Amino acid sequence: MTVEPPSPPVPAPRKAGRRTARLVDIAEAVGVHTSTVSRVLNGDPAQSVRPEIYEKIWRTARQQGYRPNALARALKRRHTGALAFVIPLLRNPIWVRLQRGALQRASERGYAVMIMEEEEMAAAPPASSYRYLVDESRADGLLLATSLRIPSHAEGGTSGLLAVPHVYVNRRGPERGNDVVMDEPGAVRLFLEHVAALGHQRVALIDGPVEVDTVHRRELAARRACAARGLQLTVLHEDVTEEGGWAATQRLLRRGAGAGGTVAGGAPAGGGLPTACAVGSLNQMFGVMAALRAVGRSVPGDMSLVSLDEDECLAFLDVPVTSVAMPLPELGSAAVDALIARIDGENAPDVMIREPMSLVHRDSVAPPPRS
Amino acid sequence: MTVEPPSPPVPAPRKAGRRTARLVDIAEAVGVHTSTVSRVLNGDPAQSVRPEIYEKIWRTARQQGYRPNALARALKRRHTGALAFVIPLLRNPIWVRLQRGALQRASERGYAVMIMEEEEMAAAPPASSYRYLVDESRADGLLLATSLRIPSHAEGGTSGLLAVPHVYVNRRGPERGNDVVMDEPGAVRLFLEHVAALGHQRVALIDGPVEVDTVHRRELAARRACAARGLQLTVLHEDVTEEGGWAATQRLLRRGAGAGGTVAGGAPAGGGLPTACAVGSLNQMFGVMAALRAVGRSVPGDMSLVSLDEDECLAFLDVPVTSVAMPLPELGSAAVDALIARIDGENAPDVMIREPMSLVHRDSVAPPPRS
DNA sequence: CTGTTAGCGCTTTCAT
DNA sequence: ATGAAAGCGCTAACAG
Repeated sequence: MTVEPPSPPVPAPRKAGRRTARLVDIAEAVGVHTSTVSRVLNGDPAQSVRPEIYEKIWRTARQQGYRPNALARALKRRHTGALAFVIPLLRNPIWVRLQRGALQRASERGYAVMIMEEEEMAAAPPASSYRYLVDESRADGLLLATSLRIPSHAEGGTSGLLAVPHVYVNRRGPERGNDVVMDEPGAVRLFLEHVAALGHQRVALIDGPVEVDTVHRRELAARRACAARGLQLTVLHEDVTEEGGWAATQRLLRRGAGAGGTVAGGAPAGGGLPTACAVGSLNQMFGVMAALRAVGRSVPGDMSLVSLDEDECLAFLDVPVTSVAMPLPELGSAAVDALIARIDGENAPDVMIREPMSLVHRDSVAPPPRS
Repeated sequence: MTVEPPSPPVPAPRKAGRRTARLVDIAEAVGVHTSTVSRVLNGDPAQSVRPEIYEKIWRTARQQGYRPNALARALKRRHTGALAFVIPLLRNPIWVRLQRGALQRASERGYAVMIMEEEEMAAAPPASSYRYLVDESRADGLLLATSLRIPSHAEGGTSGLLAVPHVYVNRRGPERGNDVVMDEPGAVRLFLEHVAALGHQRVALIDGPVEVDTVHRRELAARRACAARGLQLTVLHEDVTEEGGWAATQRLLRRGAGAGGTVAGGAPAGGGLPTACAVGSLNQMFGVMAALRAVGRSVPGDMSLVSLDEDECLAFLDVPVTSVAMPLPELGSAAVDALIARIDGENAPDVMIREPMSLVHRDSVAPPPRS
């Protein structure tokens, strides 16, 4: 869907819609004015109606199968009852959980959700790419679950125009104040504390490209926490795919073999390979495990592994993988609430979802090998 | 979202919408009537306009950032430009691919897609549960990608009312004529031919519950093809989860151990365990592999395995798994086309997507063990 | 208690 | 070549 200024010649409709009972139909049937019917059916608390009329209206409405025309109503009320949800359609199951949380909450709050797939390589921040949906009254607000960070200045010029209700989900947007994210630092710490307690000294983080906001935040958190604990950290960025995980692992191993790559954080490159590694996504995890297997490194014997995506399938792999379970449905649900608040003109803050988050212990973590 | 006859007291909107340039605004600015502006902007082929006016209209429209109000337009045209897509939000990545194909095509054809999650245990066929979306003018038609089969008589009574444009995606609906499905028999045959050529005589199919339409069709196809080829077939139905795959495998092994379960197809229960198995979903596949591993059966040494869901991660498992890649994006895209045809009142037939379908050869299939 | 009156913003004959 | 007028179906003051 392009964002051409005015509307390009639309593909023209073909067939007239079928007729559903209208307000006036039931008004006629009952013998009252449409406004009366409207009031009754909407449960207008202000006025009261003669019980017999009230009864009769409901009865015929029901029997005629009356359904209010959402279009007409929305046009009048200036409120569509729909939210647009912009998502990157990745294979990664986290989006499904997020989506479910959001859908569920939206429907509880009386909103429908329309889904848009993220545009390939948007130069502009999503809020400005999709605001047309609100401008055209297709939706009341935007749920932006795209993943790439965007230089904050990019939005600067248009920010005045950006009075469109929107919320960035699982990422921070270019402006503060409209973000709903999870506690990525907390997740990283869960991993770090777990392996540090077991005696690991050198750890790694394999994750997606830095342009992805969650990745960025996890890396920062890892840097900080490792510095504080005196752990040596290596960070590898690759695509969020199996191949990416494979490639990252190869780089990691090669580096450990003495090639002396850059050790992130500027820590002295001594001491050999990391003995524990967190992996940012399920897809990458498959690649990581395959790469380790290929060179005969055992998990968790030689390398402890923790997935930062939880998924049931992890329990069934050849080595069941420990993971951090993130509050994804809660994130989706909170995002919807945050957006609705903004639509209602409330002045709401950024939100960070911390609970429930937990380490799912399986078999991929053990003390470091004694060297 | 419930399907209460008329509308329950809606949570009332709060804030007036912000103002976007309207048709009349630009009409005033240019000094012409709104109808003229409308004609120009919609590229009305009938009338022609003075070039200078034409120019000026477009210019001010652009500069005022005019966006037609979709609500008003839809109300007038009796055509919303939206499709409702009802899906079961499963972890299974096939839905993501299907969704992508559908979204993509819909946007090409000028439609937006609103997503609804499938209701838990719908007693009624989805077409009747969701027709309110069309009745309320929220959408022009229904894409029903729910998975459960429904006794065809269930729709009988209401079928007259069911003049709502709809299409069942990846399943057959209760009435014929509105289905868009893939060639499940073809997929099953791909598996069967492959393993039969390698010399396997006893095969199994582990899949979801029979209530799932694709499962039902695969089972039928498998029965037929095995009978024709003289193969012995065992069919196991379990949940579409890792646990389900695990449970099915255990049942399979136990049976082979002499417990003498029912061999599907009524074939004589001779000859021991199957040596090749197709698994209906990725999630189950994880469970199947874990269960085989747990009892020390090797893949493909003791058992050849084929996944009927293709996913990149299969290439990275401890034993890379051969699979059948189904035309999922094509299915989504075809479904959208089929639905739009029905919205346009065209008289379109059921469609079956056959291409592209292929066997992705990896390492989980080998000749049967010599016994 | 209920009917009247105005539209929401746009499209579309029908005149001119 | 353009304007006038009439709504789409519903809601929301404001009368009575």
